Amino acid sequence: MSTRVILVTRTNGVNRKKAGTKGVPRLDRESQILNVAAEEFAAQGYAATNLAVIAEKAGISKPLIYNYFTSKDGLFTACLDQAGAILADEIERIAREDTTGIERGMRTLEGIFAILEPQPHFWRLFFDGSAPTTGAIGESTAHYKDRITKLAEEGVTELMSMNGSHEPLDISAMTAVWMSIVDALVNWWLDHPDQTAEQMTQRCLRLLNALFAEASS
Amino acid sequence: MSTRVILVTRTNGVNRKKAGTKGVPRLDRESQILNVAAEEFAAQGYAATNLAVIAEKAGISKPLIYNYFTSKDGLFTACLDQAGAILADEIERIAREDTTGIERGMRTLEGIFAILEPQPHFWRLFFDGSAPTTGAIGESTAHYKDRITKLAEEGVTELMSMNGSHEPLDISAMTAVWMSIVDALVNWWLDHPDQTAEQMTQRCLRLLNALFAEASS
DNA sequence: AACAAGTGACTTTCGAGTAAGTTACCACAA
DNA sequence: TTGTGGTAACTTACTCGAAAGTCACTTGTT
Repeated sequence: MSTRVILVTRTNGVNRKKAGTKGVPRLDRESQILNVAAEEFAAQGYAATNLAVIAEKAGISKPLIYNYFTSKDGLFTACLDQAGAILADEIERIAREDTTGIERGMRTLEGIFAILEPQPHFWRLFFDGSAPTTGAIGESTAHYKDRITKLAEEGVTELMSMNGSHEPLDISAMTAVWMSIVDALVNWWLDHPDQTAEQMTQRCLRLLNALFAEASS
Repeated sequence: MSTRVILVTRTNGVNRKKAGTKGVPRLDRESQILNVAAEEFAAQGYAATNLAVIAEKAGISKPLIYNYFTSKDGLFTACLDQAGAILADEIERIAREDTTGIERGMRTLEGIFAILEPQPHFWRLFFDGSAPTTGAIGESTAHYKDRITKLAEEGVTELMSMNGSHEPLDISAMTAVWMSIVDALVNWWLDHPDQTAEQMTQRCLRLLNALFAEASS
């Protein structure tokens, strides 16, 4: 027994001249879409981002995104995984150097600026309040955030215990403050795109000095 | 010439027992809705917030919200105006006291914790990435953020010039960092609701000391 | 009676996701 | 070298669901 499938053509009289491949290999297209998407997600936030806009900015159509990334969640997760791996790996590498206290903080900042130089918006993906906290996105976000937070906590704990401070709540609050300082500096950088990573590092050094100068007066 | 309008009754056989006033004056209802809305907007972010949920939590129906606030934007704007006025007024009051440098920073923090104690989530409304930056919302957000940022900038400028620092970009970056420290502390507070304003202030003092202790080693 | 406070059930809109195709490219046969 | 078929890349024009927003009405109060 055999089944014949009859496909009904219903072109509706529409001119489909624009269809068909443009000769761009899948992997190239994927990474191109990923770049546009990461920028858009970082700028607008997950909830406020419209896939049709990403498609337009990438110069392709919406279904192609779905072909390659299955869903909005899939696309966002792909962005997270790309950015997260780069960031977490680098910060972990720096943590293995043998600096401590405030010096370690400065070294970390320097390193973060260096890897973020090509795409500073990567950072923001992990601090998007409108992104789901459940499912694949929640898991991916939590994973990379945890890796980074763990290192921050390690540094803060060291710093605090130099001073004989061991209150867990104090350490927790200080870690939050530290992460948020990094966040602020990266966001400031996004508002001042002409600045180089090197200039950012130098700036941080000056700010730190200004703070300590006042403290000892 | 006159026109007769004939209204067709079409109760559809539905039992409408639940309609009709509950005897709550409009202004009371408005502020009740506003409280629920502010909490929800702060927790979920503008884009992810569902008006039907707010209606349910307030124990009323969706159309009533539209009656009183015209639109989602209107409701959010009302939240901003309520929270913004309280916050900006208080921070301006503190700025008129005659503290400077880091001491001024600590006084500001203390004051912010004090006014936020009844509703710490107020703060978050102004740092919602998913809210529109255009229209009434954008204007209101910008207005209050500007008022607060201006004061922060004033404090930072003072602090920096004690050290002979006058670089506008440095001041701009330092202001961003300072605002973000406040943000981090308030968010940490939201995650630790058992803490009192007083405890928050004491904690900040300890963190500051720990930082400076390490610096002078 | 007039009006303020209130609602169920509707319409509209907007964006996520899909069905059903079109077109370019490439390997291989003749 | 030129057809030919298989597949990879790509699109238009939809569906569908959820949340914004509205209509026509009801009911308590004064």
